Amino acid sequence: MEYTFRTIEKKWKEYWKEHRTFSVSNHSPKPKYYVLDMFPYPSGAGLHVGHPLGYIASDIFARYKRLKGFNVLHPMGFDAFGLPAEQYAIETGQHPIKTTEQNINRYREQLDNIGFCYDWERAVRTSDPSYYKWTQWIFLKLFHSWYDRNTQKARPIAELISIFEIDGNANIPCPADEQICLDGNCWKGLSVEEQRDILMKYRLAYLGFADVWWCEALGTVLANDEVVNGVSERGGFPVEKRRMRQWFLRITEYAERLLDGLETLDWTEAMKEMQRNWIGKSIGAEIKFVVEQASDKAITVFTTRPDTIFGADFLVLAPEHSLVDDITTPAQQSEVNAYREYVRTRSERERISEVKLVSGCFTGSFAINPITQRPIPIWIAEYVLAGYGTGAIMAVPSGDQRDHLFAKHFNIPITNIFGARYSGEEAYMAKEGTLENSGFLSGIEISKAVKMAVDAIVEAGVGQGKVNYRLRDAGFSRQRYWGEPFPIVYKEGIAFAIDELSNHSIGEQSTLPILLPEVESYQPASSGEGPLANISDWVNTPVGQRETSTMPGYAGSSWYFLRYMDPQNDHEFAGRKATDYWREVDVYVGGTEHAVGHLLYSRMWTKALYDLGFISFQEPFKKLINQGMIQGSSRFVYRVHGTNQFVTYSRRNEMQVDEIHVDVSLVDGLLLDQKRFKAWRPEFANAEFLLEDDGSYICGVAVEKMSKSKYNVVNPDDIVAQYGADTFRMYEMFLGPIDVSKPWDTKGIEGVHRFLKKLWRLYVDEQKGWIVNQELPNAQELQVIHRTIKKIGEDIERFTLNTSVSQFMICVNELASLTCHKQRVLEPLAILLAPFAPHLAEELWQQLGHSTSIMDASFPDYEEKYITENSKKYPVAVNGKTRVELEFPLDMPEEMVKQAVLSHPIIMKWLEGKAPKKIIFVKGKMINLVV
RNA sequence: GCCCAGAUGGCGGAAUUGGUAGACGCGCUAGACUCAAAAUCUGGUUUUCGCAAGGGAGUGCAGGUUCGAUUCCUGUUCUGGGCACCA
Repeated sequence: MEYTFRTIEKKWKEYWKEHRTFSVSNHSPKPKYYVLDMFPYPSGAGLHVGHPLGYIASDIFARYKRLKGFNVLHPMGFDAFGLPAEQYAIETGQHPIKTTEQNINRYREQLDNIGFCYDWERAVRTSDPSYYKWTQWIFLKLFHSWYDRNTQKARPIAELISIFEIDGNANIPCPADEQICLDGNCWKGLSVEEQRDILMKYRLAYLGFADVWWCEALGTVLANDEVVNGVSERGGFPVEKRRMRQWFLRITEYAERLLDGLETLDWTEAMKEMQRNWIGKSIGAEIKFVVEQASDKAITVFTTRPDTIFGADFLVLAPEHSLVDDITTPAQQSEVNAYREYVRTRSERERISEVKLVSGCFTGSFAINPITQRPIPIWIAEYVLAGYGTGAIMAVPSGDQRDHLFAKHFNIPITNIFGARYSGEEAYMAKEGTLENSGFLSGIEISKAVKMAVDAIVEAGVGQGKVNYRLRDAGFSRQRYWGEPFPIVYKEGIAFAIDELSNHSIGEQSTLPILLPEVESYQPASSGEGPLANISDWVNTPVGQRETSTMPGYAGSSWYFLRYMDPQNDHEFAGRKATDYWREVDVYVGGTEHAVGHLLYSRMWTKALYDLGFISFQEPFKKLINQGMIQGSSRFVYRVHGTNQFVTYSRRNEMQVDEIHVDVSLVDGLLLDQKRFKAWRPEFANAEFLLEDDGSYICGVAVEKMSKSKYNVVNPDDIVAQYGADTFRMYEMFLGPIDVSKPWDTKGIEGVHRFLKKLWRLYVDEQKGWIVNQELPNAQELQVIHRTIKKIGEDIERFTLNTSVSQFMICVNELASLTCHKQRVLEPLAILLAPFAPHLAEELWQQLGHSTSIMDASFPDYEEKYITENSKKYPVAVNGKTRVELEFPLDMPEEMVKQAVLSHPIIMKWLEGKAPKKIIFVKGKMINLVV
C-alpha cells in the first residue's frame, strides 16, 4: 500500500466536517487558549503560497495546545472592507458586495484545502451588517466618552457634563485646546451649540480638521498609496493637500498607557521599540515668544532642548501654522503665499526626509527671545510639521543639524553656545559638556542646564515643562463608499449621534446598524465627499444630514478578536461571559507591517472598552509572533534585442538581450520547457532558441516579491494537488524560521514529500500492508523517540518549526535504519506529527486501532532517562583549533580527563613537548589547551 | 532622511546560554536495483594545497573583547519592513 495522500486527505477533511471536530465551546472544564491569525483582506488575486505561512504555524500551535489539554479557540475571518474592492467597483461597475463575496469564497476554498483547524462557525467578516453594527456601536461609545486624565481612564461624556455644571472645567483641562476655561455658571450660560462644540473637544471620537490629498482632475480624495511621485497614480494628475472636516480618535490620550502596557507584553523587543518610537515620548518645554511687531501675539514653541535657548537664532513655523497670516508683513506676503502653495504639493514624508534641498521663507516679522530679549526672525519651512508639538520650533543652529543647514543656506547669523565643540561646519548635537555664551547657563553641564532652563522659563512666566508625544490622533474618516457608515446626523451643522435623536425624527435607518446604502456609481460627490453624498434620499433625514464619510479599514480590525468569542450575539458585541472566559489572545501571529497601525489601534480600543467596563482586560494580544514573507523566485529568459530569438543563461552576455519574466510554471528548476513556452503567449509561438551545449535552455533567477506581473506566483492549490496538504504544510515550515523572509522554491518540496513517504513505510509495507507490531522497544529506539518528543515540544513552544521538521526527518531516518515498526514507538510519533501533517496522522491513528480523532489524544511526555548519555565525545582544541575528538564518561573527574588528553599522541604532537599554560575544560562541551 | 530587522556552502537553512561552523533538505555527483525508466537504497559534496596522511582559510566588510566569537562591542556596506488614507 502506497501513501495515497489524495484519498487520505479527502477522507479526513470530510470526517472533520461531519464530526465538527474543530467546533469550539465557550464552556469547558479545560483551561482556555486563544490562538489567532491576523485575518486577511480577501484580494481578487487569491492566496499565494506566501499567505498561509503564518496560518500553518498557528494551526500547528493550536493543534499542539489542544493535544496538551487546552480548550483552544482558533478562528478565522475576513477584513472585507477596503480600497481595492472599491477601486475594482469603479473600474468594472460591479458591487463590492459581490466581488468581496467571490473573493471570500475563493479564499475559504484555498484555506480549507490546506486542512486548517479553524472553527468556521465563528467566522466574521467586517462588511457584514451584523458585524459592523458593533463597529458602529463601539464608535458611539467612543463618541460618548472622554478621557479623565486624573483617573487615567475613559468615562461617559454624561459624567463630564455633570462636572461642568458644578465646577466647569477647572480640574479638567481640554485636550484639544488648553485655553478653554469655564466655570459652572459659565457652562450653563452657553448655547447648546457652544456646549456641544466644547464637548467635541473632549470626546474620544471627535470631529476635527486634517489635510487630505485632493486631486482636482479626478474630483476625489486620494489615499497616500494612490499618490505616486507627487501625482495621482491613476492618470498622473496633480494633487494637493486640502483641509477637510474629519473624524478622529483621541488615541493621544492613551499615549502613556500604550507605552506602559508594552512592558506587560510578550512581544519581540523590536516590535515594542517600533511602538515606542511611534508614540515618541519626548520631555522638554513649551516656550512662548512674543511677536515684536504685535505684542498681543505670541508663538509657543516646543523644544526638547530648553537649555539651548541662548542659541536660538530664529523661529520656524509650520507653513500651515494659524499665526502665519497674522505675522507675515506685506512685503513678504507674496513670497509666503508662493511658498505655502509649494508646500501643499509636498507629502509629509518628502518634507521630513528632504536633506539636500533646504527650503523656507521669511515672514518679515521678528519674535523676542523671552530669556535674552533678543529679537530673532520668524521663518516658515516645510521641515516643521503642523501636527507635531506646537507646529513651531526655536531653531538653534549651533546645536541642531537641521537648523544649522537652514541657517547656512539663508545666511542667518549663528550664535555659538558650545565654544570649541562647535566647529562652525556642523552642529554640535551631543548632550555632553558645558554650555557657553549662555548667560546664567554658561559653564553649566548640559544635563543640569535643561532643568535650570525650565525653571527659569517657568519663573519668567513664559512657558513650562512639557511632555510631548509624536503620536497623533488617528484620522477616522474616509471619503469612500466601501466602509462602515457613521451613525451620525448633522443637525444644523452640529454632529449628533443617532442615539441622541429620537427614532421618529431621523426616519428610516434610525437604529444600529446604519446600513450601507446601494449607490448608482462609486464615483465621489463633486464636493470632495464620498459616494454616499450622492444619495440624497439617504443623506437627508427630517432632522438633518447624515455623515457621508465611512470608517477606515482599521475600524473593523481593531476589535474583531472579541467578536470571535461570541460571534452570533445580536444584542452585544460579545457577551461578558464569553469575553471573561476567553480574555486576551494568547498567541497572535502576523506580519511586522502591522507593527504600529493595527496593533496600536487594537490596543487603544481594548483599553477604551476596558475603561468603560465592557471587558475585563486591557491588552488584546499577550504574545505576538512575527511572520516573514515568502518571496517569489522569478525566472527570466533573454530575448536577443529586436528579434524573436531567446538565448540561454550562460550565453546571454554574447549579445544585446532583453530580460523577460517567464512564468515559473513553465520552468523545472532552471530548465525551460521550450514547447510550453512557445504555447504560453502568441508572440512566442515562433520563438527560436540559442541553447546550451546539451540542448537545454537555462533560465536566469531573481528573488522578488510574489506578484502576478512577475509571473512568479505559486498557488497553494497546485502544490496541494501535486503533493498533498500535509507535505505543503511541512514544507512551508521547513523553509526556515517563521519570522524571516525567504524565497519559495517548489523544487525543494520533494525532499519533504519523500520524508512523509518514508515515514508511511514505517507503518505500512507496499506488499505486506500494515506492519506495526507489538514488540517492546529497545534502548536505541526509546532514545530516538524520546529525543524527538522533547525536541518537537520545545520547538513548537518556541515557534521554531523548521527545526521540528528536521527532527522528524532525523527520527524517521534513524527508525528506518533500525527497522523499527513497533507500536510503542510509532504511536507517540503519530501524535507528534498530528499538528504538522494532520491528515496523515489521523489515518495512522485510525489504523493503529483508535476510533476517535487524533486531536483527542494527548501529547506524549518524554522521559529524561531514555535520552541522557553517559559519555561525551569532546572536541579537544589546541589554541582554539580542534585537533582531535576524544570520548570520556561524563562523570570522569576533571583531573583524569586532563591526564588522558595530555597523554594522547595527537595532542602531544601539537604541544611539541611544551606544557600547556592553561587547560580549559567545560564539562559536556569541550576541552581547550592554551600553549 | 528617520525607526526596526536581516546577511552563514551552488540553494533554503542548523548551531537554543560565548564552546566541534555547515545538522536537515534541495541541487550536483558516483554507485546498487532495472532490458530501460520511475521509485527506492548506499556513498561523496564549504573552499584551497596535497596521491594520501595531513595542513591553511572560512559565517557581508573593517576593527575590538576573549583561552575560544556565526553568537558580545564599535564602525561600515547591502537587502527587506514601516513612516500615520494599502491592508
